[in-house]
Amino acid sequence: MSNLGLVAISAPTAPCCPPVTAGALTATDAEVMAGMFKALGDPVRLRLFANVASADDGEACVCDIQDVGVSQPTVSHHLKKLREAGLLTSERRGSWVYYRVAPGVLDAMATMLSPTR
Amino acid sequence: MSNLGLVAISAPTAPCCPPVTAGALTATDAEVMAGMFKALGDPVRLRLFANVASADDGEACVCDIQDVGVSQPTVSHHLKKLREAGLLTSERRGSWVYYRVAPGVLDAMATMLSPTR
DNA sequence: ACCCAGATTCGACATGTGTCTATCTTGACA
DNA sequence: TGTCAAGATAGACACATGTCGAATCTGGGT
Repeated sequence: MSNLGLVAISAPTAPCCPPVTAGALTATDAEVMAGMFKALGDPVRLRLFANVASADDGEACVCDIQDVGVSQPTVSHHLKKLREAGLLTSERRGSWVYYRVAPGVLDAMATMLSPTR
Repeated sequence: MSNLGLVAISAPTAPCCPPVTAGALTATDAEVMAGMFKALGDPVRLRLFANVASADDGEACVCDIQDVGVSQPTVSHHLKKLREAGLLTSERRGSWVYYRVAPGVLDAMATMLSPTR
């Protein structure tokens, strides 16, 4: 009801996601945003995500992060969920697959939770 | 493995939650943190939460925020989930029940998503 | 005392989700 | 070409979750 004009310019990576403090959410915005929170709403996925997010070079091989207490297929399943939610990206190099946090994601989610400023 | 001593002093509101960029999470930390994300991981709940978080006086009556596309008992159910997750508090005044964002919650969650800096 | 409106709880039900074992795919290397 | 290891996929299954209608609870008026 208020913002017109300079909207599309600012957010290059994440196409969404106003702060929750900014006002009511549209159904579609809520869907997208909730999808991201939901992806981090499982302990195993959150640990995997943290393992990637805190990796030395910003990326981590699956083999280095899969020690989270579940079987290898389950790890793969959760990593897929995180990919589908747009939180992680993956790249195969040789025998290994490397995951990294999708660009802009941490900022986007932090923005959703930022006070109205 | 590293922090000893001055733990209990610092965090008065949220008893948890290091940044995901800070390193691997313990199973219990992951459980607590994921619980909060999970609570926001449903579109209806996220809309309710946003309605409360953006309310004028920091609080909102259920009757003012329940226009999120589901039945009234379902609204109540989701508000309960948000309460149980520690994200909202509620107080009855007369006929109405008012909800507000639990103190420190937005900061705590934003911290979890903050870059290591 | 009665009733009414706001809000929660209850019971039921369909759908979604996390987990596993087994199998398949992909690339490296002998 | 054959084999091995890293990961992904498939199928199955128990359990959690979102939703509703009906019943219940809680205060305020009349």
